[in-house]
Amino acid sequence: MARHRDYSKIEQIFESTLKLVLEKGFAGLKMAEVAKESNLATGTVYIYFKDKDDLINQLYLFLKRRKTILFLQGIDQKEEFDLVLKKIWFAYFEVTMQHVNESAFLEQYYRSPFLKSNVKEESKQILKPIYDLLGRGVVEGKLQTVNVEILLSQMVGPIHEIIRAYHDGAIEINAETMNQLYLLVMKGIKL
Amino acid sequence: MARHRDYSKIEQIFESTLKLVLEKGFAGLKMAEVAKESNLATGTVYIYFKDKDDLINQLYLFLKRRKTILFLQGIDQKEEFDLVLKKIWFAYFEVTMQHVNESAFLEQYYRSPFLKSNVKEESKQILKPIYDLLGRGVVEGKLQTVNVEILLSQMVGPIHEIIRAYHDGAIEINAETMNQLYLLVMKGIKL
DNA sequence: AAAATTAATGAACAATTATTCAATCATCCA
DNA sequence: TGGATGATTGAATAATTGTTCATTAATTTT
Repeated sequence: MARHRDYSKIEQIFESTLKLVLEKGFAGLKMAEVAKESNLATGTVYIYFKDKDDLINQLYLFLKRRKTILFLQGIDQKEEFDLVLKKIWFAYFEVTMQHVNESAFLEQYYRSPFLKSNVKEESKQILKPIYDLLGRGVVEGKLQTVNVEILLSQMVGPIHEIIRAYHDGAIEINAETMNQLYLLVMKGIKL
Repeated sequence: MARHRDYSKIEQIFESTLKLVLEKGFAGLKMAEVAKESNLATGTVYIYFKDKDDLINQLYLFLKRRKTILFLQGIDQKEEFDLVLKKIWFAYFEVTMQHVNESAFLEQYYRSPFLKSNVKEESKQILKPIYDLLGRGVVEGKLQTVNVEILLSQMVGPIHEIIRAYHDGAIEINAETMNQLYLLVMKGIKL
């Protein structure tokens, strides 16, 4: 053609970049390698992204949005409290689990020379639904009356931790594991 | 003198390196900046460390050892179970809290081209005392009978999470905060 | 206090890696 | 089909950053 911009190429570059960052960290990321991993010439990467900085920032936003959308779908705060709480806890577990790789990227991005100040605030948005729900739980007298941040820590902290253990090969994660952890967590925060 | 090697200089370099990594991540760490931050000429850094790789690995070991020693002191597994559990939980909280900066460094090191395979195993050692204690708790019938990894996640996950919230400026951490979280966590895992 | 020894300096050099762009290729359309 | 348009290439270049080492400074020894 003079074919239109091929967006699958952008996604290919994203995928390669993510893979390389996970393997070697930000410090080891080289544009030439990104190109090679994407089966492209180095110059081609610069057609789709202004420079390395741009590539990394675009990738961050791409991953962040994808994760947020995925998490929010299927959550309906109108339903009965205990049910919503359960759904949201498992949804967070599953999304986090399926996107651990990305999480590692996001973590590193957070402490890097690339971080743009405006994204910091946006980052918290993904937790907003949980935040709101916990507030509601306190008001409705269904949860311990402590600071919502404390409840949140108890909700998601163990999830992060068990997924880490999983990646260190210390534990299997299956329906039973998840349920057991869920019960412990709920036992802690419910009134 | 021909004075003996000045170890305060090594510590100065460590401190500068840590500071710079926390500010800009591994990707942004420059030997020239390390030197400048330490009020030394670039060449001087190479007197004390073979190269950049060496500097980073030495720093990792230095921080890891310091943290481990600090955590282990004052823990005596011979005492009564509930007391040890409480002491160890607060000790872990305090050490983690006081060394968040270092933790951020250690995390980044963990996913970087610098990671030496042998340190991976050593890394888990710091959690060993907690691990052992939880095992004992299950045996003595004082804790929920689930996989120790699950108990561990519930123990330390919320700690990591609340400290993160603290660093995002979302919450104060004081004796009350800590106690409230402690109670939630224990409510969850105790029988 | 001069000679000897060790530490420190920082500009010069080497190595690595980001970026550009003239040349080539692929596709479209008249 | 041939010229026009836009995409792709990758070697050449620019920029950055790690490392060295001849020189200078500091300290110790005799």
